[in-house]
Amino acid sequence: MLSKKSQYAFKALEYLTERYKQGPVLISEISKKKKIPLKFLENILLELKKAGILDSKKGKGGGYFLSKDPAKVKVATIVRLVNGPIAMLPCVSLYFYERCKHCDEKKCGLHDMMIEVRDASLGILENRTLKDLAS
Amino acid sequence: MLSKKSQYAFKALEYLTERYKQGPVLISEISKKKKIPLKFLENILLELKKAGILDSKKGKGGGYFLSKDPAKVKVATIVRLVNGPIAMLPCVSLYFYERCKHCDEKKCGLHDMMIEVRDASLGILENRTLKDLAS
DNA sequence: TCAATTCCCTACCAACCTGATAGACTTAAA
DNA sequence: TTTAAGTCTATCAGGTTGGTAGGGAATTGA
Repeated sequence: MLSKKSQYAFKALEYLTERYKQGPVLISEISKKKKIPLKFLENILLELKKAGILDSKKGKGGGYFLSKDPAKVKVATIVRLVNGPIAMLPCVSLYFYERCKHCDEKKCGLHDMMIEVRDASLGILENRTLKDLAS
Repeated sequence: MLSKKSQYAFKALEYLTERYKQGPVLISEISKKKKIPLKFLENILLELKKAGILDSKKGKGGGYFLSKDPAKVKVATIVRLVNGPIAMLPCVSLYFYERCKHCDEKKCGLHDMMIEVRDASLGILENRTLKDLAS
């Protein structure tokens, strides 16, 4: 399941997508409109900024805004960033791969199945963007 | 990601599938062969028993065994039982559904996408059984 | 009937994660 | 130089995860 943090992140990104190229948006505005605890949202937005998804401006008239075209930001990227691995096992994860300790990947039945599940999910998440989310 | 508990559960079930209809298998044997902490495994097997997946016999010559044909036990069932929801959001879960607090399911972009992801995953997990896992 | 064997049950624990808050600091505009 | 913002560090309660301890209950067989 996506963490609450991830759900908040998506809500905030949806809001910012709707306001793409309309100047900085206040954290407090997003917080109110999307009903996300202010200080928690701060952390999330900051993380998204550090990852290059968002950019910000300080001081009066400041706020957050998308740093690139929402049609170019994949949902899969956000999930990985905020929520972690998409795969159900470390040994089938593309971005968070870890070798199985006590099981040979070549003859592990779970392994192959979970690769299928991963690819099925990625087939969707890699082909949807923030723009799809907001429309 | 599947919890370690879930991974242990699948390993144990794989072992029991290989020994289907060959009499009870000791917890300690599964523990050794599959390298699963004994007491932790006890809990897991007990839970699987209570859910009707396994059955057991006490005393000498006792142990655990599958209570039905491994070809009839879906992987999806085990995942839900031991790991929880398969869907990425409560509001798109079939077995663990919860209404979204601050978002209208009808116009929530995430919602529709996550239904697709869920169905893609279920397309696999609902159509594989313990038997597929072991072979 | 008694002892050995095996699962069953309750309780507990440390470590970590999650969701959230507090407060001070920095930058920039007016 | 005041005010409006984002930035940073720290902290916290509560829950989950992975795992352990120890005795109880049922079954077998001698």
